[in-house]
Amino acid sequence: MFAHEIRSQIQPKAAPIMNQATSRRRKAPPIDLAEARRSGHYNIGQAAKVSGISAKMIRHYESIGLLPEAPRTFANYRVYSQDAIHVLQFIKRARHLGFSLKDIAVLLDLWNDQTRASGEVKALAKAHIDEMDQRIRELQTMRKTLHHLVQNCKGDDRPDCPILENFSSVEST
Amino acid sequence: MFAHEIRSQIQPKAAPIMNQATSRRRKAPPIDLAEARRSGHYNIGQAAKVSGISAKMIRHYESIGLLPEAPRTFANYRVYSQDAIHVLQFIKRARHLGFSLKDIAVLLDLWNDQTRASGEVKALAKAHIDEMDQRIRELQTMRKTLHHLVQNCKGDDRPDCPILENFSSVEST
DNA sequence: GTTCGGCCTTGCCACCATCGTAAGGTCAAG
DNA sequence: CTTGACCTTACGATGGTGGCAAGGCCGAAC
Repeated sequence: MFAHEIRSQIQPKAAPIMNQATSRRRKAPPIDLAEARRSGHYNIGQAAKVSGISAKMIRHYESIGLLPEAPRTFANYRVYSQDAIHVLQFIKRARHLGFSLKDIAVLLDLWNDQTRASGEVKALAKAHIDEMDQRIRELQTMRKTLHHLVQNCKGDDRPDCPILENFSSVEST
Repeated sequence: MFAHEIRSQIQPKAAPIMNQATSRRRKAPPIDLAEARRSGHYNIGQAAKVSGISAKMIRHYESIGLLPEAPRTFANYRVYSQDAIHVLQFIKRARHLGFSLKDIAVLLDLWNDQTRASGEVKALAKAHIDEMDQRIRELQTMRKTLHHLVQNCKGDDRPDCPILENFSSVEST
């Protein structure tokens, strides 16, 4: 019933592009909704609220194999255990730091791997920082250039505009 | 039977979302390729080379109405005049500064409008700078947080990892 | 027991900008 | 006439999210 208990058995079932991280698990039999609630489980809407990930995206993450397939009630509703919520929150926080879903798939694998080397995680994080640095630099370069142009533009009612001039010929850079 | 034969009559054919900026222009009759070359015109591959925009994207820009429909040879090849090349270069430079295609559509309109007020251009550019600043700030915030976590992670062979711990619970932030 | 509002399900489309690929037509040189 | 480079259109994928539609399920009020 709990995600990671079941998660352990099977094979790749038609491997999604993602390394399907945590997602190997046998299809659990349907569950009674009321009972599930009693035992502290959530349906997708509640899971969305407490995790901060929209129901839409939770389904999407499942469909791409980032999340294991959630167990279902008899009425086919998805059911989320506390552990599953925990995973959602993990994803939320990693996304908040800008990690891609692909990176997060790896991070989830590492998270679940008790024998992981923290060096692996650190390397991934560092690489991500480098990417962000790169992006920041690009943006700053653009910003700087554009700011320069803006400062030379009077911004009045007349048509003369160094910004457009710059776009239309290299010379006035 | 040929798409472009049919294409020729119609009107603004289901106005693209873009304000189709510079793209109001009547469909010119087909042209002879050799002659076009003699008069300093380019086909799409050459236009791509001199503008730095791939042929693929030139076609795409045309399809979304950012560019006017290029005149064609009898064999249906697109033909680009020096002016058209100029426009492509304009787009290239604006993209280089991070303007969206939507913004560029507006900029092209302004560029072509001899009565424009430079204030309009300036405002657009400023707004873009603000967006970039916003994005830079976001990235820097993420970067900072992650960098902090990375520094606290030993990165050795052991599993203990403040980064993953942070993702799995709020407390260790 | 029916009805109603709210939630769930799936599935498809849109966004943005770009790249890839496939199947076919055209050009110019050998 | 063939070859190879170029052109044409058309479709799909990428990443991450939002929107909408049509239909099923739940629980509570009536």
